[in-house]
Amino acid sequence: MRYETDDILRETFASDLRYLMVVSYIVLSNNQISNRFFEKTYRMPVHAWSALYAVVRFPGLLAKDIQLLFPRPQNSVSRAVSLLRERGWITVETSDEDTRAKQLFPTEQGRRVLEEIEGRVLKRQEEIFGALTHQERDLFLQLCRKLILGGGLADSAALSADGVQ
Amino acid sequence: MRYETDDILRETFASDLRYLMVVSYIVLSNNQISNRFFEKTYRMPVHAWSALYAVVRFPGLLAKDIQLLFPRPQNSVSRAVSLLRERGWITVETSDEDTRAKQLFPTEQGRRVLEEIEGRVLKRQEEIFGALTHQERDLFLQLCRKLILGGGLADSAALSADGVQ
DNA sequence: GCGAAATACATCCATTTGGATGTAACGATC
DNA sequence: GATCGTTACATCCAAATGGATGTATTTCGC
Repeated sequence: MRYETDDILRETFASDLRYLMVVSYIVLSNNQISNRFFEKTYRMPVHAWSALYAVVRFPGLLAKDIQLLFPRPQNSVSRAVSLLRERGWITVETSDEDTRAKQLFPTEQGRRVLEEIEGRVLKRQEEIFGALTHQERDLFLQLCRKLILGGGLADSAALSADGVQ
Repeated sequence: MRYETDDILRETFASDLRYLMVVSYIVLSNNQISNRFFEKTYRMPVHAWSALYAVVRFPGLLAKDIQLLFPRPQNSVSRAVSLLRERGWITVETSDEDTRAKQLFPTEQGRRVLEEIEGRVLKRQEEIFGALTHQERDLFLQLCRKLILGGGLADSAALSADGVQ
């Protein structure tokens, strides 16, 4: 073997792009697990569970609110909502303040399904973050919040089409 | 408006699943940006750039090594390698130790393209992590490394098909 | 209060995705 | 050294994806 696994990872996580690389690694690793789990066990994409989570947690919210919490293409959210409705996990009600908007509410069945999934995801969170002490977890959370509040996430001058062709 | 944007985010990032939720938010936000950038500017998926990065950084590595660094389905890596070869950015050479394996080497053009992209991604990293002090960044890095070394990422008892329905 | 721009969501369709399978080579066991 | 399991990679194909567009409604400017 030309390269040792550990060398590849160690060197990459020490490179100039180390901050992005560690995050990438964590997320890709976890995605492999969670995508397969949701597809196999519930026959739905991960983003359907995200949407259900949002609806149960914020009953009456709109599809665009889901998109805010889970930044994904608009049609992806729209499809997830359709799937949840077809499964009977949410109900859809035209808002009386704005007839374009559709308020989303969980059904009893939807709440039960979410509770079951959420329990597992909570355990999954524990599997991952069990590597940190509680103090470290809180620190991690604070740093992530700071990244989010920093405002550099949503737009980018560096990754704009200008200047490259 | 029934829910305020800030309320939705604040409450979610204070919920039981806050650790996963902040990471999810960061990654989904960034994906929107970077997916579009690579698709529009280079007509290739993000994972093709990942693969090129790996080949330039570790010349002679195998497709399975790319998969180790960027955990993705095997056929996805295979396709990314094909694309890079078609573009003339890498060359493929059958390993003499194992004729199944194919060693990947960057071409000069491949190195140039990577350099250009890497510069932009480095700026992107700065946009995101500029919200943190250098000390905080290092702290963040240490915590992420700990999550990776913790070993909870690659496998999951919580998200296994057993024990549902 | 009228027209133009913006917003909320659905749908279309070309492209991408990834699980499953195929092919060839390697390695271990007896 | 034949057999069986494993590994490295490619390919198939049904399903998911997301940019673009459509439709209806609201909001803004004047």
